[in-house]
Amino acid sequence: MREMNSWAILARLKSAPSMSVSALSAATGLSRQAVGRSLEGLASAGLVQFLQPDRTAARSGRPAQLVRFRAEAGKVLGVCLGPKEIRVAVADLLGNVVSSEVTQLPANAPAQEAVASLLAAIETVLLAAGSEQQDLWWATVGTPGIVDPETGFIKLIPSMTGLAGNLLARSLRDALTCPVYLDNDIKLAAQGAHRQDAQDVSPSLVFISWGERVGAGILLNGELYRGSSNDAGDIGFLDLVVDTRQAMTATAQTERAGLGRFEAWVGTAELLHLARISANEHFDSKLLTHLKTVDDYAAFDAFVAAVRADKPAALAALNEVCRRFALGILAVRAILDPDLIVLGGWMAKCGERLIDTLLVNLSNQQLGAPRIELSELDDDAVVQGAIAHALSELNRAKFHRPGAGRTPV
Amino acid sequence: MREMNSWAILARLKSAPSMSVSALSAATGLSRQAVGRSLEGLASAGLVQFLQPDRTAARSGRPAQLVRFRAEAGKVLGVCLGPKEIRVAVADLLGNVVSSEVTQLPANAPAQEAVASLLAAIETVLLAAGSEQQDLWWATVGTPGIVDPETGFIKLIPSMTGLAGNLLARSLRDALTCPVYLDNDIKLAAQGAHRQDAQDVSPSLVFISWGERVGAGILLNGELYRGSSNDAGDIGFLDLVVDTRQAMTATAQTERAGLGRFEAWVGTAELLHLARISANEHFDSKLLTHLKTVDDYAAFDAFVAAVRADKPAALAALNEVCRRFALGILAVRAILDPDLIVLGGWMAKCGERLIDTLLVNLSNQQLGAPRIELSELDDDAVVQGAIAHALSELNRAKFHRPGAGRTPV
DNA sequence: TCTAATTAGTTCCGCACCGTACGTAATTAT
DNA sequence: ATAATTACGTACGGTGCGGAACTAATTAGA
Repeated sequence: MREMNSWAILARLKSAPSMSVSALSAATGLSRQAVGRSLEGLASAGLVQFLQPDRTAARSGRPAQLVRFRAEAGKVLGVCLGPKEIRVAVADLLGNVVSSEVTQLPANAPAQEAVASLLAAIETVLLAAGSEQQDLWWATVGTPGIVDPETGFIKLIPSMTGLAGNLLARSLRDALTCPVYLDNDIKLAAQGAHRQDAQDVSPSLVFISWGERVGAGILLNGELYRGSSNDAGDIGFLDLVVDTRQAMTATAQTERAGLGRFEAWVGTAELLHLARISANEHFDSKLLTHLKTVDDYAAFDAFVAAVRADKPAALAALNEVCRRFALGILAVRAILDPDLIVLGGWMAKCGERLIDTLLVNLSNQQLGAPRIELSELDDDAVVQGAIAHALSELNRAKFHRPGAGRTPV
Repeated sequence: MREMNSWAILARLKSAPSMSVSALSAATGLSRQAVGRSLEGLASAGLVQFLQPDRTAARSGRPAQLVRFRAEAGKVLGVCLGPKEIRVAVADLLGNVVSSEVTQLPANAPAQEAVASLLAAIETVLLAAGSEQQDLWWATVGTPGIVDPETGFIKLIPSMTGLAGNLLARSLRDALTCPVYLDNDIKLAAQGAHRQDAQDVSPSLVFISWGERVGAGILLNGELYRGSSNDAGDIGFLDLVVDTRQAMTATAQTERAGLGRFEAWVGTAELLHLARISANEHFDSKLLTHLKTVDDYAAFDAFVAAVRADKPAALAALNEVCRRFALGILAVRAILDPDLIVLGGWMAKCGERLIDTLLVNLSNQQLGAPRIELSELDDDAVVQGAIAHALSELNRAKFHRPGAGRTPV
């Protein structure tokens, strides 16, 4: 009961650098004394701090005693562990990143090495943040693949097969004293996108990662929605009946990479394929050369550059892939009708042009087009999401006693 | 605070015909005294009733005083207002239907007449239930079309154009003293399906009505999900890239009826169309004659009969339409990953064969097929859903003080 | 038949907490 | 200086929970 009030007070306090007790009382609807009592408890727990009255306010009457949320009272760790790089960040209780690091991983690094790098990176970041390990209150790790969030067991992780199983969770739990939580990277990125968006304004949000693969994270009422087999948002496996000409391309891709049908049809691999054809047709030999680089990353960067330079060959390929992708967005729109769709992943590098092209291809649909935005977090989407998740879990753990579902009061 | 406890006690009490105070105390985790105090209040509000101890229990010790939820303390009204008929039911606070009625409507009856019939039906049903109008605590009405549930304003209702606007809500609110709530029929049916399914076992459920049109109601965590523009589940407007041959049929239908692309492609109109072709190809002239009836209802019934009689012509058409519909189900599966999909609408009359055929057509997909069941409620799905909705709204209204979002305790 | 055991209900009290009322402290305005 | 203003602090009554001890109603067994 006190807990609930404390929670409400903290929630209010977090959104301002400091507030007076009276202001809190007015904002929460509680009496001043109740607020005072709760604050006492919070202060002794180190979560809030009383400040000297602010003389500069220049209002008549006794100056208010200000109280501040001590964001520095604890730290959370956000991690994104991908096949190419490891991103680690330490944030305070308001989600402000205190220190962060990006570590490159050699191609096809063995799992043991990746884990070792991660642990080293965590140590470095903690040091840079001036924090000890026991200052960490929560750690959330995002990684591509299918993760059981209850246990941290990685069921399937094609891009880093060695990490399948318990290795990562066990290593982290051995190394850290705080709770360690593992989840799918896209699901976490969705929570990061929510945070980025003007707080609480979008009760339903779908984050779609559009790269070689396509996946979505779904947030409803600000809560991650997982689905019955922790599989919701797996739109890479949509099956849109493709017409015969396109079917061949797509089928070939599917066989090659084990992708879902939709992602094989709209993913960056298919896009590059289309772009090469288009470059050929447009006699854009310079672009074609770039696109034929062995390194897919480089080829894609060349494509993005061409789009930004308004090269017709690139724009044609972009339009075709957007025409297809629009059907996926439409499916999300028809089924979920979200307030906002946020696009992330490699394709987001194409910039606003991507949104525009998508909207054009959605405009002839019977349903109204949804709001679509680009992810602003870019590569940090997952780390930010991990931090957002960690904070919300902390909240739940500290104040919600999740066990019974019902509060005995 | 007492309210929360009372709510928990009632929730427990509803799931058993009667319970002892001690058993309730154990079940809720509250102390016996707290339970007793809450029960006192509930009893004086007429919501529970103390019973004579049950001697037959034959356990040693003092016999427990039993307490029972007084389901008869209030009534709710569930209504389904369709273009062909009006279904009305009065149920007690446990959702048991006390009396119900079905009134046929003449084809193209004017709105005024439909409303008058409805009011008359309500009077009849109340009389049959032995209830007065003031015994009604809540009325929920389902109707096809787009309804603003906040106000009860009907924005669009193609099958009964005269009902667009405030007429229905106003008439009912004039006639009844209890809160009157209007909503889309399919959204309500979804809530009915949830109730039918072993209580609380499916936190996420999608009810798909498959008839001439196709629409879905989405229940997540037992709550109806509406989407940002009250439009979630509008899967009739899915756009699956159809191959050229099929595209022609589908496009023709779309133009003709203003349907969404998906429903034009899988709806009963298209099904009958396919069935006629198939009957022709199979030289099934008897079926063909039946299918050519002017009355779509009769034609469809003939089709269902043919399916149940294993006629190859009918099965071929069914299979084709299931092949297409499976892609829609797949989209729902990929995006929402629901625990259960319940099929209702005309197509449900095809029986288990429908499910089987769908599952066959889903089996070659990369994602695991979801659980699919037929709606058992049949024509009563909407009325049952309306009752379910009314009860849950009552719960919320009595115990949850929805206003502030935050409880000041 | 009478007593012990068993299970429930009841009463009383302490505790935690909230909110109202009123008194005190620290400013600014005149 | 004094009034006005604003905020803090303390005291008190009320609500409501849970624990402890007591009373009530029944069965098992001597």
